[in-house]
Order: sequence, then structure tokens, then C-alpha cells
Amino acid sequence: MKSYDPKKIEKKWQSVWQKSGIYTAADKSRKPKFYGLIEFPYPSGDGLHVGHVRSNTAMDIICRKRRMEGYNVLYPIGWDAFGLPTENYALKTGTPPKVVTKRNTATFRRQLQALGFSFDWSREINTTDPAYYKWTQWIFLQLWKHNLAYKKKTLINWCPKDKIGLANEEVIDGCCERCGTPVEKRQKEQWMLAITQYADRLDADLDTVDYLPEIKAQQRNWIGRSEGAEIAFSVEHADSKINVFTTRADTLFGVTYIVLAPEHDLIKILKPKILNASDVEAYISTTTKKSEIERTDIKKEKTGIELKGIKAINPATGEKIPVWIADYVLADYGTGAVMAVPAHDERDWEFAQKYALPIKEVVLPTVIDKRNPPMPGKKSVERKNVHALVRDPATGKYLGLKWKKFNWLTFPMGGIEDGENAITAAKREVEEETGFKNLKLIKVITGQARAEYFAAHKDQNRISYTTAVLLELLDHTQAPVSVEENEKYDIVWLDESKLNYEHMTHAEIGIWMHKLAVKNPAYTDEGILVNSDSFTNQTSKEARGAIARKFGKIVTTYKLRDWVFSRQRYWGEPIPLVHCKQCGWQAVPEKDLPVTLPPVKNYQPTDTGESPLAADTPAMKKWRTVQCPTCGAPATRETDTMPNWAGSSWYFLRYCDPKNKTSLANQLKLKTWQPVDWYNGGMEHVTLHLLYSRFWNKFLFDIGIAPTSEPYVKRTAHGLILASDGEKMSKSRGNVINPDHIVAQFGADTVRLYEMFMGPFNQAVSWSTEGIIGPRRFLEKVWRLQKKVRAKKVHTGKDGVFENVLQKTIKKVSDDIEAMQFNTAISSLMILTNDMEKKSEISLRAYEILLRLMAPFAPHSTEEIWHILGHKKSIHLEAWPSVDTTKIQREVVTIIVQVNGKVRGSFQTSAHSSETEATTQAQSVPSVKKWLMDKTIARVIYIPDRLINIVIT
RNA sequence: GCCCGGAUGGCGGAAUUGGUAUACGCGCACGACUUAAAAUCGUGUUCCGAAAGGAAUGUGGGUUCGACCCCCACUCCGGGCACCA
Repeated sequence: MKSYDPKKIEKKWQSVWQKSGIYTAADKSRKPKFYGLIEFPYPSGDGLHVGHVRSNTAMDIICRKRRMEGYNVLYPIGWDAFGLPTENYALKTGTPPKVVTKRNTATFRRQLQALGFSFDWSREINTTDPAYYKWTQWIFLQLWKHNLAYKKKTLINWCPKDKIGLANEEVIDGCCERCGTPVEKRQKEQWMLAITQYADRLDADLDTVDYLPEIKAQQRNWIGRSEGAEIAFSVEHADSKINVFTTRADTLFGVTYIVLAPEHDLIKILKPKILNASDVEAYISTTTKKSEIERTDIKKEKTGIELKGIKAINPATGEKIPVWIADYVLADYGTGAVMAVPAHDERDWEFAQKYALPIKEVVLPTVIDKRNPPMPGKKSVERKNVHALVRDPATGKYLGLKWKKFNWLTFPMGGIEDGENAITAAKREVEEETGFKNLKLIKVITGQARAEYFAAHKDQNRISYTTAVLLELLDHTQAPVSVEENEKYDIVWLDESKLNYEHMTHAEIGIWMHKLAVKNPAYTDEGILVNSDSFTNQTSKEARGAIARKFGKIVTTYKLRDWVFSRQRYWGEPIPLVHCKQCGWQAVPEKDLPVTLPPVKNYQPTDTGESPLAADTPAMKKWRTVQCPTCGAPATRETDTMPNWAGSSWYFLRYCDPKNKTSLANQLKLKTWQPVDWYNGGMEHVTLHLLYSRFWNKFLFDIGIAPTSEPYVKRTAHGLILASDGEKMSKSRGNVINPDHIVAQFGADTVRLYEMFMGPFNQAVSWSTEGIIGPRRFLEKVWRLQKKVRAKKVHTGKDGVFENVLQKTIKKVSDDIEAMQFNTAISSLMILTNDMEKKSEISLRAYEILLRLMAPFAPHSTEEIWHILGHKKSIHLEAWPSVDTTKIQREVVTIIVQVNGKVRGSFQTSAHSSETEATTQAQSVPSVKKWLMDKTIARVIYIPDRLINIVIT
């Protein structure tokens, strides 16, 4: 037997597979189809990353298993090759992006092939190939024809370093996603795609797909669906109305002012009436000059300015309220105007506090005393109460009353009488009940709380509206306390840890403690309405709908914005439109597609931010000048290009028919392969790319091209591979692992196994240079098992006691691959291998089952052994082993014996023993006996075939 | 601040979802083979303890015959969103 030498066998099999085309997907087949997809790589100059290897191997294992299970599998590969790094490289070196791309894809192709992925290379695509981007342009034209693409002068995010407009999605913490430079705002005409028109479906249809829950959550979060109400506030002495969007219509009676975004249109209309117009203008100009980071910095203090002379009218109360502008209100969310309810919104509270605006409470926190709930049928009495929280600064303890007649522990408390406020009432109660009279007010714990309970001593239900006041003891001087009061309770001092509903009688205490703990006292939760006219005493939920319907209308808004689709760059798909002075924007006729990128000398965007295609050179002028397709007059091409999200928004469709010259893909072929059954990729793409491609697919579905409304049935995500220092791999840190090197050192099969074994697939893991030897040793062990195979070519039906282990492994590996638990699948293969190694000989049948189970993980070495065993056909065309579940059950089982929950021994017995049998046997186990001596058995818990727990007293 | 994850030996990580915690791999120690080394194989490897036994899954409580797993409170780490009204 030769020794295992991956260098000799891997190249050989790769070229055999390539020549025989065993991974080529058949457009026509009687087998069921399976479409497995990975995110096609961006062929960067750095070459393949070990992270690519991880995700590609995972889907490769799944696809290989599907083939063995009898599926017609499509596992395609291509290049998402438009984009900035290539263009920047071209800029630096003068090498045309086309050339760079060709070189990089060649490297990637070689690297991917060296890892033995079962891609159907005959379907390779490249987004920068004019034959491909012809259809990207075609799709754009369909969007344009359906009014989903429009040009709009808009404030865009501008990166001064890259000189490029960025989509909101490409701005991270106010900085450019690529280079980290703070982003500026610039006015620019941009092509936009109206993705917001699909917002509702993009959200709702998530219910129909099988994505990991966290992926759905992130998509929903990004779409930001929010149901609320739009309410119009009329402006005094003006025709204009201010529309606000709110999710809390129940707080309408608490609105004390209105705030407009500085960009709000109404400001210009109202300008003649604004008394302080010049100050207002000054404020607006300072805010628009602020950078995105400054403006959205949540920690900064809010600023604003009142529109003097303007009053809005609260439609619910008829009150005249001031109108402000402030940059904490976003122009492009909702209506760009908010109704401010400082009592119930933290931002409004902060603003009101700063500018001394009134605060009106309309929602009270409500508790029902669980220990003492209102009794149905008893009459209800309302009371206004005060609770006095008195702290002794010397000890930090709080004054409490331990009642003698009832099992109560309370604060000093009582009703607020006529002529009193909460503070005077609190001080009076403290003195009456405890005698302490020298008290300092710390604060009124803002607002009332509403509590419902049954007052047994009065046989009535109480609804109390209680204010809590925090006081501090100045000294221990005590006035005499009446005999009557003294008989009621003892004074106790309570530690802060006792201030909760478990120890104390007050149901409201949780509210007090919460309010004491937070800085911002606005009550933003739901409750019961007060001061709200006919809505008073309704719950927030009831009132929200009712008020919205009475004073406005119910609407849904989204955080999602339209997609900025223009880039002022060279290395992207030219937007296929021309502009004619007479006819306006015109589509390039379909027969003239693709609009190809002309060669240019200089890839540098102009300082005004125009694409190199707009450069003032004769060659570019010549490229730009065309005839208007409608009137024939001279017209000009659009010089903006598409973002690199464009090509990846529909590539999964092109794979179905990659060479089609007359349509983006043949309808029959699309129907054969769509939708993608399983799409795996990085978490970093689950918001943007996933959303954009779902949008394009939905649009293509609507116009009858894509066969399904959702492109992906199932979406999973892999974790990152970090360097051994736990940091991200990067050239600058010098901690990058090059797949070429490790393939050369250990072989592709070892690399594949290691990357699948190193940790849970969905979690980030650090690369370990030491750990990779484990999988290599494992492969060598499997290799050496060859010599233990008894009687080659003779199969027997079963393998005795060993059969059980074998069947369990088949089940475990099969299940684990489906759940992407590759690490435990490999672990169970190792266990089986270790078992086999301990035997003096193994059956050919058992060995071949092991090889077939391993084939998706280690395709080269298993193929080689398969042929050494005498097979002529590829192992990858063999059937996946099936489980015989009857053989998983064992006849003899080990039962664990516990005494009082602690393991004291175990015994072997036949399966399915009765409880009585098991109990008798358990009691006779020597190591158990001594624990049972002189003890009475109180109870026995028996889990059949597993465990018995004897409870003694 | 909000929403998702996560915390288990020296290290990466298992645990049938409430039933023997630490599978599998790395590392380490000792042994075999060898002139020697590498490779390979064998044995051991959570902690305390000579042993009997005890303790232990981030911390503190709870439910249970029994908790890594469920509940409550908290600490730390990672990811996403972030003035979204």
C-alpha cells in the first residue's frame, strides 16, 4: 500500500472530473432538481480568502450529498467583478480594469479548482462581460419603463476621498464604508430605484421563506415597517396644515408643541408670517452644513428654534401650540414633522426641558395589585394618594411602616387633602405617622401611577392615583405621635434591596424604583389615559386606534428609502439612457444593448464628481454623442454607471441559462431551476444584497420573467474566519492565511475538513495553525484502513455488534449536514474510524459506507481509495448510504443509577426493562447499595433504557 | 439606548434539547518502536483529595427527583440598528 499523498491524487481527480463533466447540471432530467448557491466572489487582487473556502466547502458538501441522493444539482460559480478596488488599482497602475479582472479571475479560478469544488464550470459568468451586463442594462430599462427608476436632485452622501456618491447603506457611522473618511452631503442629480414601492411585500413575504431567524430580523429591521397614524394640525391664520406621523396617537392630548425638520417645505411657505425669519434661516443653514456624523450624533444636545408668530392647533384639544424646527427631526422619515409629547417621549422631554416647553401627562402607568386584586361587583372609589420615600442619609435606609393589624409593609402614605400638594401632603403624613419632622425634599418622582386593588377594611375597590415623593432625613428629631397612630404600626428601616413588591405592599413600587433609576423620566410605555376627554380611562391600545381614526388616518411607514443607483465611476455598467433636448430621457433601444464601456485613458473621476465617461476629451465626446432614438436629433448618453449591487441582483437567474443571447434566460430553463433551494453567504450581505436581489426578482416576477416571487427558498449564513490572534485577517496586519500555501502543505481535502471541523459553521472562529494537523491525521487513518479490509469484493449484509455504530454514524452525518453542523458530522466520522482502527479487520461493506459518508467532505482521497478498491465509477456518483433505523436500537442498554440525583453507578440490562425490574437491579449494584443502607426509598424515577433515580429520605 | 447571538478543561469545541457534563480534535505528560529524531501506536489528561469522596458549565437566586439546557436579576464579549416619532 502506498502512503497517502494528496499532491499526487488531487490534481489527477480534478482533471478527471472536469473531463467527464460529472458536476455539469442537466437542463433536462428526470431527477428532482436542487439549486445550491453561494455568493459569487469579487475577484480581488488578494486572491482567494480562507473564508471563501469555508462557505464554498459547506455548500459543496450539501450539493455532493444531494447528487448522491439522486438530485439533478446546479452548483454554479461566477465573478462579481465590477467595483472600486479594481478601478482604484487601475487608477494607480494604469492597467485597464478589464485586464486586472481577467488576471484576478484566473487566479481565483485556479484556486477554486485546486480545492475540488463541484462547480458546474460550464456556467461560469462574469458581471463585467458585455454579454452579461447587456441584461443588467435591460433590467434597468424595464424598471425605468415601469417608473421605478427616476432621476432626482437629492442630497447624497459624498465621499471626498473616493470621490463617489454613496448609498445610505454604504455609510457606516457617518463614514465611507470603504475608506472610513467622514461623508459629506452634496446636491446631485441621481438615478433612484423605487424599492420603497416593494417595502410591504419585501417585509410580508419574509413569512413565506426559510431564512435563519436572525436574517429575517435584520431584513425586517432594515425595512423598518411601522404602523401609526397621520394627523393634520392646522396652522392658525393660514391655509397650510402640518401633517405629522405618530405611532402613539393615544398621546395626542399631551401634545404641547410641533417640531418640523429644518428641510420641511412648509417653512418656505410660512416664511412671511415668521417673525424671527432671519434667525430661523441662520439655524437652517448651520444644520445643513453639519456633517452626517455631527447631525446624527445621539449624544449631542438637541438644538432648535421656535417659529415665532406661528401657532398650530391641536385637533383634539383646540389648543394653540408653538411650532419649532429642530434637526433631531428627520426630513425623510414619516412626514418630516412630529407632534411633540414630552411627557411620553424621551427626545421630546429632553427638548422641552431645554427650551422650557410645557409637559402634559396623559398616560399613566397602571398596575393591578396581584396579591389584592379588585373584586368584581364591588363599587370602585378613586383616591389621590402620596407615598413618602424617606431616606436616612447616614445609613442609606428607608423609612417603612410594619402594620400590626395587617401583614403590610408600607411607606408613610395617605390621601392628598384639599389645599395640599404632593410635597406638603407627604411631609404631613411622615410627621403624623412617625414623628420625623425635619425633612428635605430630594425630588418628586415624576408623575402619578394608577393602581387598582381591593381595600378589604372598607369592602370596596380602589383606584388610586399616587405620587411618590423622595425625602431625606435632616436629623432624627421626632414630634410626639398620637396613640392612635402608634397602635397601628411599628417603624422599621428598610435596606434598599427590600424596596420591591416581594417585600412591600405597594403594587406601584416597581414604577417608583424604575423612575428613580432612569435619567429621563418620560413615561414611554403604555398605560391608562387621563386628561384626554372622552378617551380618559381607556387603555393606550384602545385609545390609539380610536384617536387615530377620529383625528387622522391610519398609515404605515418604512425606514427603507429609495435606492440611490447612480455612481460617478468608470468600472460599472453604463446606465443605458440618452438625453435629448426635445424628448428628454430616452431608453437606448434594445437592439443597441449593451452600451459597452469605452476604453479611457484616465480612470480618475473629475473633481466635480463626474464619471470619467463625462471627461472633456474628443474620444469621450464621441462616445457620448448619439442620435435620439425618438426624434433623431443629437442626444447625449448618460455618463453615470450602476453600483456594484446591480450585477449581483439577478445573477442567480442567469446561471439557469448563462449563454442565452436573446433573453436574460430562457423561460423553460428558469422554470426548471428557480427558485434557489439553498443560498448560503455572509451575514454582511443579509441586508443590502439580499434585499436588492429580492426586489429585482419580485419586479422581474411582476413583469413575467422570474418564475417565483421569492428568489431563495432558504438562506443561511456562515461565521467569519478570524486570524489566530482573533482579529480580522488583513494585509496590513500581516495575519492572512493563503489557501495556496496550506493546500500545498496539507492537501485540499485536509483544508476542507479542517475548515468544516474548526467550529460551529454559523459562528466566527479563529484560524489555528496547530489544529489543522488533526484532520490530516484523520485522513491518513482512513487511508491506512485499506489494509484492514477483509475479503475484498465480498459484501456481507451486517457487521454484528459494529452495525449499531455504523448505522448511528450514517444517521448522524446525514442529519448534521442538513443542519450545517459539519463539525459534529466530522467528529462522528472520526469516532467510526477510531472504532474501525481498533478492529483487526473490517468488512468491505463497512469501509465503503465510511468512504461514501466522507466523500462530500474529502472528495479526492475517497475517490482514490474507491478506485483502489476496484471500482470503475466515481464515488461521487454512488448512492448516499441509507439508515436502517431498526439496527440503531440496541438489545442491551446501560442504565445509570442515581441516588438523590447523584450518579452512584450503572448496570447493563436488556432493552425495555420494566420499572420494577430496573429498580430491583439498580438496588443490587454494589456501588449503589451502600447509599441505600438503612434508608427508606421515597420515590423512584425511571427513564426507560437510560436512567433510574432513587430518592431516599 | 434598542434588537439578535454568546460565555463549558491549557486551547477549538460536544452534550440525543430536562436525564452519566467535558464527545471529537489540538496541546501536554509518560510509555512502545528507533542508534537517534520525526512519523506512528498505546496510556493518561476539568479541579481539590492518598483514598473514600467532594466541587465545577460567567455571577446570584428560583423551579425540579434531576438544570449547560427552563424562569428571574446581573456581569462581560461579539454582531446589527441607532434621534425612525
